[in-house]
Amino acid sequence: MTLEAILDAAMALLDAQGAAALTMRSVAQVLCCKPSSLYHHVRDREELVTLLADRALDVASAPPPDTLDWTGKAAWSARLFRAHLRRHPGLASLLSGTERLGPNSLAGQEYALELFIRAGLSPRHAYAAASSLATFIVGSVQFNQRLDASEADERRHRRLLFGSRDGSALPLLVRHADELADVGSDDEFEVGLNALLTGFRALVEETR
Amino acid sequence: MTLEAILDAAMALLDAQGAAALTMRSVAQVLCCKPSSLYHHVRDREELVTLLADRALDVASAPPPDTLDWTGKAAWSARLFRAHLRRHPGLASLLSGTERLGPNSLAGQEYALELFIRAGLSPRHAYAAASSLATFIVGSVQFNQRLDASEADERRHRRLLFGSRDGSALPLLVRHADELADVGSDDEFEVGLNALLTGFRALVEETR
DNA sequence: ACCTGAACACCGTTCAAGT
DNA sequence: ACCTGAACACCGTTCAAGT
Repeated sequence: MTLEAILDAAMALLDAQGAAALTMRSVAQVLCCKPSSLYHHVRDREELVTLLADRALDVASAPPPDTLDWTGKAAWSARLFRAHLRRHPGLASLLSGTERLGPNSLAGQEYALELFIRAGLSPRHAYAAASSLATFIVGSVQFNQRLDASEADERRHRRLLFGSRDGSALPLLVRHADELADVGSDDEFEVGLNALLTGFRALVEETR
Repeated sequence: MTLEAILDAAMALLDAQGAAALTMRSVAQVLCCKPSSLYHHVRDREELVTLLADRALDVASAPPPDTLDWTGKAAWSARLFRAHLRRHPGLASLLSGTERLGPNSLAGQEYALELFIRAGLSPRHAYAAASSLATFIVGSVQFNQRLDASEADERRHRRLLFGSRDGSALPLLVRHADELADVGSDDEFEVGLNALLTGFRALVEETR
């Protein structure tokens, strides 16, 4: 019984049953041991989650193609990260609660720092830009997890909800109900990502 | 015993003891009743949280000064929203799990839609822009909640952590450790907010 | 209609006891 | 050193019983 094995079991549980099923007792059951055994390898449930969260970020191994400029590379990596988070539902909610100072998180920060500093941002601005980009990526996945689960149902639901509101209190939501119900999390993500990168580009030019 | 009273008690608990203390049993205790009584007014704990989350968003009552242009107004409202979330720790984490389709959420969406459509965005783009802005605000508060709790300690902690890493693996983080440890959540928020709004401005010009 | 008591099936965590 | 059994103090939720 190693820490590795515990994290493997926890990750399997997270992928198969979601974040709520990730309990000390269920992890122990997967490993055919007692919950109390886990406390010899891990201080807390919180420590387990922190370790798992960082380990699950092992995705940086795919650098963007060198033909892209720096905003292209940032967009490429951001989309890759988002796809990874969506492939492991529940991971995003784990990340938002932890400290994110493990080796994989730090490697990701270093990578973003290099990209943004090379592009012309000051270290402080580069760090703030990288942080806000990460916040946006994780946040957008976490906030839309439910909506994405059953997309067709969700669209119909929102169309109905928007359309049925009081047209005098919410004129725009009601008038454009059909159109707005179709705006999915992909659209939201692309608009936000694009806006952020456009803003970073402007910040670089301002800095010069 | 009304639904109002239940939500009041829950809000008091949330402000006083944080999101983890918001249990059916503790709410009942505040109200001097038994936990089972709550289920006559609320289907679930989840329903209680959803209702509470929307009710806690009752903040839109302060419209930005009319002297500002549309990005100025958006920034003003975004900062107001963020300040509100930081005044009620635990609220951000409540928001990220719920559906956010209650009356106050919808009113906020309508307000943002009007601002962005007036500025020249299509309804779809306006909706996506508003959503990503909301995602960024809530996300940045939630992600930095721990860090902000003890700012001085946190700075020292991060400086030490950044500085003590392997300089060959993380050259930039190590080299700029002192400077980067000082970048707080305010800086991160302002950089991200500014970038988003710059991006939205560019999207408007592109649309024309 | 609303509240209660009591129970059920869960949690995380601790700690003395075993090996 | 590591695992276990048993316990403690919690959860959310249900439901027959009271009023």
